[in-house]
Amino acid sequence: MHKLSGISTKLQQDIKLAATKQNQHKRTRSDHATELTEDYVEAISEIIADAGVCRAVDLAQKFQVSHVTVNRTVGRLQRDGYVTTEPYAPIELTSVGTRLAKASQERHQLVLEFLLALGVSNATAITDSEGIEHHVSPETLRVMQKFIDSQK
Amino acid sequence: MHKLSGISTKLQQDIKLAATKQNQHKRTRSDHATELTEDYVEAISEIIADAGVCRAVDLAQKFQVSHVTVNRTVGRLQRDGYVTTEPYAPIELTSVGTRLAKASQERHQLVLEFLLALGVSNATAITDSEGIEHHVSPETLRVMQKFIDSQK
DNA sequence: ACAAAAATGTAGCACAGGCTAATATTGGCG
DNA sequence: CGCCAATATTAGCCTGTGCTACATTTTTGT
Repeated sequence: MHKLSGISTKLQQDIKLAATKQNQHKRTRSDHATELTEDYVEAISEIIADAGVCRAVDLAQKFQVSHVTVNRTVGRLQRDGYVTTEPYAPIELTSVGTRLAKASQERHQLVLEFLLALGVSNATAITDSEGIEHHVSPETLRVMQKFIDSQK
Repeated sequence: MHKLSGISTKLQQDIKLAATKQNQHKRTRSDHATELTEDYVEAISEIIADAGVCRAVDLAQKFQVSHVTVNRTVGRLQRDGYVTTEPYAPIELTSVGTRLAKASQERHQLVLEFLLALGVSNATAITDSEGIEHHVSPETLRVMQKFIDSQK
């Protein structure tokens, strides 16, 4: 290999193995849809908690996209069973959507707290946790939680 | 707010502010193209280092997509100035592509080492670093580096 | 109550990133 | 040399995620 200076031989074998199995990128790849779904249900849940109801404009503003884009995305969420909507009515979460939102929020907050505990600034921690949250496995989450606890 | 139990008032204000500025999701959103670009140049660089040349089939195998998809993606990379290709010839990186590949590899390795130093298992660290690497800001990278150093 | 403003919906466009099927090129080997 | 296997290209399809422009519906304020 190359450039893997500080890394053990065992790990290099693992990396080779992962590359051979080709199961790492597969996951990274097609999970963009899932990310968007999680972002949306998380946002919907927060907006409902804050404002009572969630309208498409709220999401459009939050994600900085047009309301048309929101509309179609929400349509997909409905198709996939995460939300319910009727024309000109607010968006509501299904029980499935609510569960997903809760899980996402908890994960998001854990990553945020972890970055803060690590010593990252507020602004950066907020930004980075947004991007990172979708890519952290349960195992890593547990390790992060342990780290947070150890810092208290 | 809600559910932000363990978090300071100041931070909650920052979160509100970030939400108001709406500058957090904007970034997360349209960076998928960048992610793919980084994954590709990184892979191309590695394959060239390992095998001497990089062919479309190698990338197809690595990313588990069809060679047709690789072809079109590489076309975009060429359009954007990261690689050069001629029909039926191997793929090569431009100087810009090489620089991006190097930077991505370094970041990737740093995140990987960080996760390992944190106590995550090899397999999980390999997988998670793939997903996380694209979402870590320079500040967080520096903090991660510091953590790695402190563990030695 | 009614006009203006806000919110939604619809039509139609673009591009990225995935695919299969069919075609073409290259390289190697008998 | 000629043919086969590997590789690359092309055509044509799909979905997701973005947009503008325009039409419609609801809400709101006087």
